[in-house]
Amino acid sequence: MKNTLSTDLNLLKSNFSKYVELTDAAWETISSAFLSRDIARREFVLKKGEICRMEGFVIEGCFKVSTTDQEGKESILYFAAEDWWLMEIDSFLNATPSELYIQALEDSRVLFISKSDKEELYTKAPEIERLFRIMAQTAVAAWQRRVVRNLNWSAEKRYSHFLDTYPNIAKRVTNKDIASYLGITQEFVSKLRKKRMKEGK
Amino acid sequence: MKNTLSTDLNLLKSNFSKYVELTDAAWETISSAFLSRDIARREFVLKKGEICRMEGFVIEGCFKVSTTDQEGKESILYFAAEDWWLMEIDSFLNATPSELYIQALEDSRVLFISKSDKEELYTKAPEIERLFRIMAQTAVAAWQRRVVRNLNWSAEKRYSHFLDTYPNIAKRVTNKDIASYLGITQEFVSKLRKKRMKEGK
DNA sequence: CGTTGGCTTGAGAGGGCTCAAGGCCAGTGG
DNA sequence: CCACTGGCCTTGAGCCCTCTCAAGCCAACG
Repeated sequence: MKNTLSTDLNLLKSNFSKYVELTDAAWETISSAFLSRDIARREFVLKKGEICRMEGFVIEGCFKVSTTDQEGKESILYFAAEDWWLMEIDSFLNATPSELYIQALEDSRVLFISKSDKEELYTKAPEIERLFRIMAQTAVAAWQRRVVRNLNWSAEKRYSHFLDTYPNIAKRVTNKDIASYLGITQEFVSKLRKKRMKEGK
Repeated sequence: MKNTLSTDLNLLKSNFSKYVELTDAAWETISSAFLSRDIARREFVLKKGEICRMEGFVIEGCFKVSTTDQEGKESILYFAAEDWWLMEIDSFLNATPSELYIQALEDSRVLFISKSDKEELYTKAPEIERLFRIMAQTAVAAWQRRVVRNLNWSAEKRYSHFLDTYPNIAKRVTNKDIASYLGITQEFVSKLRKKRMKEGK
């Protein structure tokens, strides 16, 4: 919780620059629409059933984006640490009740933009529309790859892939949450972990 | 293979209208960039490793969009019948080799747009950027729901959900392809089907 | 009419689950 | 500051869902 707003915005700017190049004018317009907010560990940014009216970009900390079924079993869609986006796209886009929970796993800081401000940005600067179009298309490709992994990879392979791909996340979240992300039980994660140890980490 | 180009375009127009309202001028610009093409059963529109330079909208027929792992095991990402889009978003967006195959399961007709024409549309009409932004965001939400189903639903539940949700597709494709879509074996689909019969359809 | 591919069925195996118990640590209230 | 509580992690036993392998049947096709 030590950085200034301007350093926070730099992180956001460099995230955008992965997708499009923004003019200074466009960046001014965009950046002024974001507000910084601190979120305490365990606090919910969004709960199932609520209408999502904000999108957030994580500056510091870590979140989980999850849902639950009728029996209360949790599935984690993704973890969002620094440089990730927090959004419930469906609820935000269509103003329908959210299917998802968004909860802080650590004390965190997030740059938020409201739905109305974002709509305004779309009309003010066509680059924004382009930016979010490309971000969404990139996300679709990523979700497709996730589906393929879940379709034909074993739990062990998914677990290894997770550790290899997100070592930085794996260190910070509980095994139980990793299990919910992978679609397996906490107990089985524990056994997979033990097996990895034996095989020389 | 009996409709005229203009009826084909009407189907495309009404697909777009699910996402945004287009002015007549924008629609003129867009529609003129699409070309109709017939595809024979079993023909590949795209193969793994190729660069994807076209996006297609299915007017008639049915396709599967799939990938294979090292051992040659196939995973089907989705089926695309009438009123669906055919795209390898990652390869199209970034001009990288495709991870996916796109193959016709029936004799089909598709409206194609080339990458360069689409890029041109983005600059010509801002509504197009908006249209594809919303389409992509809607797709992200749909892929997320798919992931949740694969994370904590049993094969039986996924199979029933598929039959209930896409009865029109289920009738037209092989059990083997349904299995690849659901991430289970062909043999097990056969057993699930038998079980459903016994339980009174 | 032989071949190929899809569908079915069965036997056996295994990956991953459920349930239950115990240890450990962090947070909380007295 | 300590006892208590609840949540997380581990481990084991037993089980079930789903897979693999193998065989046989049938329709489509060259």
